[in-house]
Amino acid sequence: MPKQSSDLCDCRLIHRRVVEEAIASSLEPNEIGTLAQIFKALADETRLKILWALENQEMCVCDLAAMLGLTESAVSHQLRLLRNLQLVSNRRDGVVLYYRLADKHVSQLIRITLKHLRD
Amino acid sequence: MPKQSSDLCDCRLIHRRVVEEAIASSLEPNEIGTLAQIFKALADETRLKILWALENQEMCVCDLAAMLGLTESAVSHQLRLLRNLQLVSNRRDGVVLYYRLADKHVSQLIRITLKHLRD
DNA sequence: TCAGTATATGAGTATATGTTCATATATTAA
DNA sequence: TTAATATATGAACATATACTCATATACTGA
Repeated sequence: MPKQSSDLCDCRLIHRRVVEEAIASSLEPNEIGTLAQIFKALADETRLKILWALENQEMCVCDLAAMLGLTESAVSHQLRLLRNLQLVSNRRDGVVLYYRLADKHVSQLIRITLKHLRD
Repeated sequence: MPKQSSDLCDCRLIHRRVVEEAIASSLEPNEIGTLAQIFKALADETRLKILWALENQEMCVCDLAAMLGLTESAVSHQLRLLRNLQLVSNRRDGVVLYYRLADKHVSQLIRITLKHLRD
């Protein structure tokens, strides 16, 4: 009978609760989910390209679509996702909506990760 | 007929190629994919908990499984993913494999994102 | 009001992914 | 060698998600 879901582990050197408390002390339970959501937003090539483009200048939906070679619908869906997580914001000028990065954290995250993979 | 996949856009203020070149100058084409892969590794609650736990101390597979309330198989699958991206590494002590963070970038990424969402 | 442009969104579909289950491998102790 | 423990891995399944299509909304100008 394979042991795959043990509650106790003979090899254990540290106590499970010690780690659980260490995590709990530095991280709220609901923050884990929010963290995952933000990283998930960055975990897609289309959205990364959008964010990296917006770091240079604000852009409208159809510009982004043309740049990415995607439909405006597809881009709009992704922008909604980024908007909901407050990673981008927009301003209206007539019929056109210009999108920009919401703050500097996003490009900071991308830069650090870039540094990591270039090492 | 709805215009959803235009190649040119009347509202465009900046040239598509300007942005393409700006992105290309700072980012290799294949780096986008690698970036997405790394963020994808962080885009899951289970993996985030593993990484956050390993920041405190090295842990073996069955400890991680017990802590997370998952099978050792599930944890092992996730550890392989993290290993392939060189986000974690391990050392063997007898039958036990102890995992640790590969470098400091990972916890740095989590900390910055945490700061972002706490603002 | 009405046509035209830009963007948003719901539904559907194909693909990706996290977990489980069964089984394989690796190390140790008898 | 054999049994036991710790970990790894392939296949299957259920769910998530990126895109497309059709349609809706918002703003502008005639």
